Amino acid sequence: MRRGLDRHVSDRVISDVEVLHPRAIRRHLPGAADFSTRLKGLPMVAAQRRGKYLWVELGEDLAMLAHLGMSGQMLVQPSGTPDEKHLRVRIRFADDGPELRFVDQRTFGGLALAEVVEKDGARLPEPIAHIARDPMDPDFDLDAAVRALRARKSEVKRALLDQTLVSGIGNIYADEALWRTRLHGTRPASGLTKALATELLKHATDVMHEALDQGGTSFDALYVNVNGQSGYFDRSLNAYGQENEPCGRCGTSIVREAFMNRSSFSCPVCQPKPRASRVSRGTARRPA
DNA sequence: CTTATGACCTGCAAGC
DNA sequence: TGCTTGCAGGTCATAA
Repeated sequence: MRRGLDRHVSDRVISDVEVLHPRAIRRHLPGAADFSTRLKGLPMVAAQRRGKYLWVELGEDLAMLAHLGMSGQMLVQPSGTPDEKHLRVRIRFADDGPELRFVDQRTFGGLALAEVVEKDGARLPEPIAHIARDPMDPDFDLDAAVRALRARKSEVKRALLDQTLVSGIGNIYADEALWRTRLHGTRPASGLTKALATELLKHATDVMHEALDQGGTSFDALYVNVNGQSGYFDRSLNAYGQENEPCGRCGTSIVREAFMNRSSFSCPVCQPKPRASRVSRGTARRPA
């Protein structure tokens, strides 16, 4: 999506901004009128990304920050195209070319104007200065990420999903990386060896690269690029969403477990639960 | 400081 | 058919 934005909106001057749903700019505290007024007349310079956040540089240390949440889309549409049902923000350009539309069914995503600040040698919108580099970042420090992960006193899947340790990993890629590493998500992060934690992050990186090569992971029409096309990575999933499907390694049925009000998918044989196995080995007794 | 929990939304599929 | 329930890819404020 960043690439698509860069290609379609860079060097174009904003002429008009329409906020059709206030919740879409809730993170922009000065409100919709301020958001629209300040954007007007500014050039979109380049599209940037860190983790799941996307932003467009507007020059002068200002950026339009975006997060797609769970259902957000950025679409480039010829003006006159009928409004999408969940169109939240429309940005028109002075060249009268295609407009940029933020469409978001569930409104978990949103846009905001933000100051660009310097943080650890990177230029970032201030509201996301706490977000860690993602594995695609040229300056990503694998050893530092491994240290951060292993310093966590929580289950490893929680740690993987913590965007302040490593960014870009969500529920799908976490489950896939854990499957590849043969780890159950409830293993304590601090209990992983350095080698295992490194392997886990390498698998996460591989998964993301493979997904990107295929245009992203899409289950339905909600997940599309700026041209409205969806990716095909969902056809390559080994764990996520594969409940009752055979594990690609051992054939055992993949199981689904509740996790933080959502789901985790894993192979019960390849990815044994830590406590259960320890308890049964150490303390299980059979009557004589 | 770290870690865990619920809230924020809409739409869809499954079950009754 | 129509209602209810559960679930969905994420983040953040708040509480412990």
